[in-house]
Amino acid sequence: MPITITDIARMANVSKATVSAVLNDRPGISHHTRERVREIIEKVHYKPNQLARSLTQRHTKSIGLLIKEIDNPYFSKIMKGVFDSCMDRGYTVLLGSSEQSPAKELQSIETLVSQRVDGLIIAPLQGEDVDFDYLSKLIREKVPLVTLGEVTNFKTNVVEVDNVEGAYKAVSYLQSLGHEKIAYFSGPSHSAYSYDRLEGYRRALLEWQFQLKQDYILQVGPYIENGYERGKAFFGSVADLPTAVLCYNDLVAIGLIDALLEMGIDVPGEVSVIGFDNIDICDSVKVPLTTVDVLAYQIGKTAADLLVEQISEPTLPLNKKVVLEPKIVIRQSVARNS
Amino acid sequence: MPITITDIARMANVSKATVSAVLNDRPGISHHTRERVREIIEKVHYKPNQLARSLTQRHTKSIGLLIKEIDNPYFSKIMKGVFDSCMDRGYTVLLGSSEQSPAKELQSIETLVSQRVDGLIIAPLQGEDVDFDYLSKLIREKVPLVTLGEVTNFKTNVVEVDNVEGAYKAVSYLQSLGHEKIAYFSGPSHSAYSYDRLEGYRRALLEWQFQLKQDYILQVGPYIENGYERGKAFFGSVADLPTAVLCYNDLVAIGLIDALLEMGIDVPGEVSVIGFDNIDICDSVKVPLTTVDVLAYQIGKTAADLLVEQISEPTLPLNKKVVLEPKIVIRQSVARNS
DNA sequence: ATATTCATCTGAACCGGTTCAGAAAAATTG
DNA sequence: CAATTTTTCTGAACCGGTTCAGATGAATAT
Repeated sequence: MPITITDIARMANVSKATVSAVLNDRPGISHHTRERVREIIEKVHYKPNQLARSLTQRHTKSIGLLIKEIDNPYFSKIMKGVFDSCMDRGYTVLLGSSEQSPAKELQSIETLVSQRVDGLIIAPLQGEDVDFDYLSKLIREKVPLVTLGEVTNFKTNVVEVDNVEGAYKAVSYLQSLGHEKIAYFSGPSHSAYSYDRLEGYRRALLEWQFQLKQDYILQVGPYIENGYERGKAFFGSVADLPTAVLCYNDLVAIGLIDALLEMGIDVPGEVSVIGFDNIDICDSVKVPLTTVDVLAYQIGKTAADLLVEQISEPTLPLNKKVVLEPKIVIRQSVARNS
Repeated sequence: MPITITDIARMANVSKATVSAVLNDRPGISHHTRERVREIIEKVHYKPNQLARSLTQRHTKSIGLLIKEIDNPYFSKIMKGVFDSCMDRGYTVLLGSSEQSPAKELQSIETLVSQRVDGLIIAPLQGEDVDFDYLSKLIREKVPLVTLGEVTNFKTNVVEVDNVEGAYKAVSYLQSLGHEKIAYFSGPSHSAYSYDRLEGYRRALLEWQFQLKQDYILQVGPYIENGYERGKAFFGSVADLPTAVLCYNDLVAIGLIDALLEMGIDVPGEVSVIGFDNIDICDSVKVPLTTVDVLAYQIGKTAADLLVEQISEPTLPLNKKVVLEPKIVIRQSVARNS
């Protein structure tokens, strides 16, 4: 049974209202009593109950962060960005993760809003089978929101990297090195990023008048083992081997490289591989990964900044969009096509 | 202004108490009214305010997780374990991270407890300069607690891997392959794990009657770049090169290997490297890392299990300890000493 | 028919804060 | 010195739930 404001009031011989006033630095309290109350608070280590406070003030000083995969370095960086920003501003972050399951996504959002977070940062699952009712409801209820990626037909604040530009740059880079047969290991079906990157890939190919082969586009999961397995299967079976492949993210690129090396295919000698994200490990992997840096930390940070801005200014229209410029980071997994 | 229980009561022509009873499946409500209230709740999508509920019930159905580094794959796995367990049990997790700073650790704990989490999972910073008053206070206030690693002089629930055993196994393994000159790249000063591992290292050396050289023990940070830099410095300067090094964790091992290779030192040909943690990337790194698996996911999961057990049974003594057995996983960064 | 039991429901207090109209006291003004 | 203004403080209502003693009325027992 911790100490309450009533206890403090009694000890100081004042009313709860007075204690509340000194607690919140409101004027209209004499210097004398203010100090006295402060001393008592100090002495007994009184900490106001945030719950009670939140109940009346209708905000909790907390936000919800809903990501897609906890153990993905990309999202770790996002989290770090969000966390740093929140820490500075005195916000707490409640964590949710859909782990690529629309059901879990829904459940997470419901528990987060039932916990009365002041706002939400969401990396939304996308695709045929996901129902965006939850988003309409959040918007209708004016929950401050920023999504990590645009959701078609919904107006939200969004911060993301320009994924089509990123893929476009990557493919252009490959083409500048003489590659014509370029495959795309796309991401999970729930990833909008993946579609955007596909679009950039397509645009670049078209622009250079190269062929867009449907069997060069395959869908894989977001983890190392997915890249590895599909890599084995694909390179073990296609008739016409590509000379380069763009991967949905660094993890699948890493898995793919593992598979390739294991099959005796040289990287980048025989096939070049380019990833997406620029996670920390890129330098240390079997063949250091050329990739497109997606500025994850910065995304997290700006998302949080934007969100608290929206929270403190709820009248703001819910449609600010910041898109960051991806940058290619050249390491050693891409070589000139000979 | 969302719908409240009072609104529902009015709509259903019953009292708040009745609505509350059906909300919580308490008996003493006729089938008829129960259904009617349910329908209304359903129709208007009423969701009770968790804050208000928490205020009276004195619990929030949320726990705080305080880790040391957000973007460290080891802690990602811990988080995943904690998260999975919490999700199953309807708990929300509030995230905190000390990022190796005692000040941040303190701040995080204070905001977490002010948010009235029902319990705390803490990966505590240790060392000379950290003040454990916060721990005494938590214990005194009977906050359900599990620490990831024992804190000397404090009684808490703890779940951890047997770190001395892990290091002992690792060093024994090296010795069984003929290594005598074994260095230890220890972790940050705030890590108790690091001391335990040092202890295991020491024990193994002593047992085999080998020399314990003080300049073979160096302190480095927990990240790749730390292993890389100290690796360069160390192997560029020591007179008597070790033939093997045990690293505080996989990240520094990876950094060290990078440094070694860059200096033209073959791994494992000239020096063997063994890590700690068994993070996902171990297989894909330049030379696949032999390491000791520390069961991070399982640690997170059991910690959360233990915590909710403690929460629902607060009379339980705060001293359950579960220690997991680490396992060496052999890959290619260790070879026989020739 | 009356007394007793039981199922169902409600009013009011409570959780620990915030808020605000207005009371009381002190200071200023005329 | 009375009137007015200003400063400081307080009581009570409120936030949105939960809890529980007791009211109400129907069912059962005597």
